[in-house]
Amino acid sequence: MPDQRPVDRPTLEAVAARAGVSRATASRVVNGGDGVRAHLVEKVQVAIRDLGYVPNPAARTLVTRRTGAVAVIIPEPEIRIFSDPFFSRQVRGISRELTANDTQLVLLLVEDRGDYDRIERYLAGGHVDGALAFSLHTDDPLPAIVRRIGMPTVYGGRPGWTSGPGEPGEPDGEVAYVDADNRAGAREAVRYLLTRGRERIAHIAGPLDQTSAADRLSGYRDVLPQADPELVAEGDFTVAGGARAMAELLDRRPGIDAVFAANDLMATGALRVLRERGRTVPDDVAVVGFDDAELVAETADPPLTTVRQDIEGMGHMMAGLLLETLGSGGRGGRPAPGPVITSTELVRRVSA
Amino acid sequence: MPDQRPVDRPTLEAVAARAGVSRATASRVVNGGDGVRAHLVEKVQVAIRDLGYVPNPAARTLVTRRTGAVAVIIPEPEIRIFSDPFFSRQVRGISRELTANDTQLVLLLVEDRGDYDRIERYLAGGHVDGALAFSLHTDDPLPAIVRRIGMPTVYGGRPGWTSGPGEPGEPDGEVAYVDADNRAGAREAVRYLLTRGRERIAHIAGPLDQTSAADRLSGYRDVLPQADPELVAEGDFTVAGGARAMAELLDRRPGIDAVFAANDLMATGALRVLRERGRTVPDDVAVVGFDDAELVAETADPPLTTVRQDIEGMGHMMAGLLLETLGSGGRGGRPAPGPVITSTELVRRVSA
DNA sequence: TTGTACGCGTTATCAA
DNA sequence: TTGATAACGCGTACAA
Repeated sequence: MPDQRPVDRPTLEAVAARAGVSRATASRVVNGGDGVRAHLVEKVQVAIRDLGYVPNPAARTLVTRRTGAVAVIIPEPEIRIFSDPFFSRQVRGISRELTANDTQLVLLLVEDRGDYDRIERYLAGGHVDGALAFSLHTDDPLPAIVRRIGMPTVYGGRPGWTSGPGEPGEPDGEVAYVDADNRAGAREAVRYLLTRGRERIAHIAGPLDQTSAADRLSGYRDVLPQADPELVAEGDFTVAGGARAMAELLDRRPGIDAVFAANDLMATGALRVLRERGRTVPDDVAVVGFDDAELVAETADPPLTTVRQDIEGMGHMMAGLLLETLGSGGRGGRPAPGPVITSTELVRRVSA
Repeated sequence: MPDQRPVDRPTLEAVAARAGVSRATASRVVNGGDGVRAHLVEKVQVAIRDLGYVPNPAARTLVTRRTGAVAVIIPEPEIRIFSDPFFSRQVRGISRELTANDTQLVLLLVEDRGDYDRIERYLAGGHVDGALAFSLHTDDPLPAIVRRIGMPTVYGGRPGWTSGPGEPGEPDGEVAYVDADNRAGAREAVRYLLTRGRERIAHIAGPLDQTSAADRLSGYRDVLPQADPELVAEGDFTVAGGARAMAELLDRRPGIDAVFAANDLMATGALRVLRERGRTVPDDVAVVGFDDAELVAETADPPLTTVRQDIEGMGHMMAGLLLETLGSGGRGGRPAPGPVITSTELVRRVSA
């Protein structure tokens, strides 16, 4: 039985033959056509169209040592708890930027720590030129991996081992990450509540082993350094966690007249508990969230006043940063650009 | 200046040399080690570990003509409107199955129709072995593309050009897709409302150019063939659309005592309008949704009775189906397995 | 400006 | 069972 291959694709060789040039010239045309006479460029291009030629990426990668692909690493547990819209939107921003630069997005979801072996093999295998990684906890094994194999990486959200901007400690000049200015955003939220005449302002924090949660708490404390510690409860970024924290706070300090929640989901949980306990919002208690999450902040009852961060924009910048690093010549290229901090914006709705 | 390459990775050649065998033998060991004497296998494996050898995927792809990667194609507009959790969860299911089979997931987000040129070039370029595609509208250009270039593809959701199961028309034996049994799920929802004594049951449909919406409407009509046409309003799968549709329905037929919405988001919108108009749920009007969407159905007020579909499972099956097709020998392999329809389940909560 | 020829790292064929 | 060796498709010194 003859080898029944599926419609053998035309090679560069075939293009060259049809155009009556050498393969080298054909290759030059495919890659921009610099230094090739115009009429030859023309000829080759015609041949390419006629044959429907598309370069073989494997062959190209083999010689250039570049894959034109980037890994996006997302820890599974997060995508569930943190709730999806956040990642979806950030990935959207990443995708746009990568597409614009003809780079592919390889999605790596990490289920549990055992998966990191697989991730390491994959990254070490040279399938991708760089990586984008998300929301690392302090003890995440990924940073060690990418450092060991020298994979250019940009983080989404400040990694736990770095010191926050404005915090004392070693500066994080060398690690590339993109994050919203969580601390300043939190300050703005709390200050806003003060200007509205609120006097007993509580905070529902996120899980404090995530820097976003820690930084928002820091912002709260920046404005209210003397605040009663009992006015802070730790949640887990979920609706249920927010409800639990709100209940705790009301039990401890019934006189609360405002709550700043570290994200919109928890704010929603707080709203429910407040309603159940007969408090009106915003009259009795004002509520401010964080994120301006799609389908959550606007449709909450009442609609949430919240701190918006430009999630898509952050994704965009992450990809941009990585491509920049890669562009300058791969692995050992220039040192990664430092962190990028994007600003936040208070969105006033009804809840505060 | 000498070529300052970044820590040249060990090649198979190096492994062979270190183990004192030929490259061919080393290769055999890397790929399972069949037909190699045990003590040589051992030697090679040691060499692999010592050197930290990882196969070069580009070189491998070049000769095997297999990439070990699969494209997941998601239309951008959908991911926004249909709301994220749906895709996130399905992608999670896909990812699990692919990972288990050592296959990579390349994410292709489609912004607008102009992007299909890029998609076609990408698929034709041989970057991936197969594709998974979502929620096609009737006029989507993707099917023509994948057919033209012979890319094995499995669809998520029944494609528009096929006839639904149970519908008359050409059977869709040849096209591979995975879908929930939308029609049967809708029937169950409506029948349930009947058993609860409801007599004027309205339906808020999704955009009818999507088969999921059309099939759910069909299910509604299966049970209520004589229903007043004014009891059906078309929404767009968003909260706002559901609210609009609910308002319309109440204007047209104030006596409605139940609503079956084609998804949970629209059901949420309906709940809001019902509350605004002084109707209690479920006493005055019972409401049933569809999807059992995370963070939506359970946290709705009141919690939604809804039709659950196993979204992750569907993703899992999509990937499984595709891998099966690929496994049997690539492009021209065996004809794609027919559609897979997963069952749904009514989840009773408070709203009906 | 164009062409020749070599190398990228693997797998697969064929002898031994 | 093992080992040479020929592809795989492309980029790029180097020579012309």
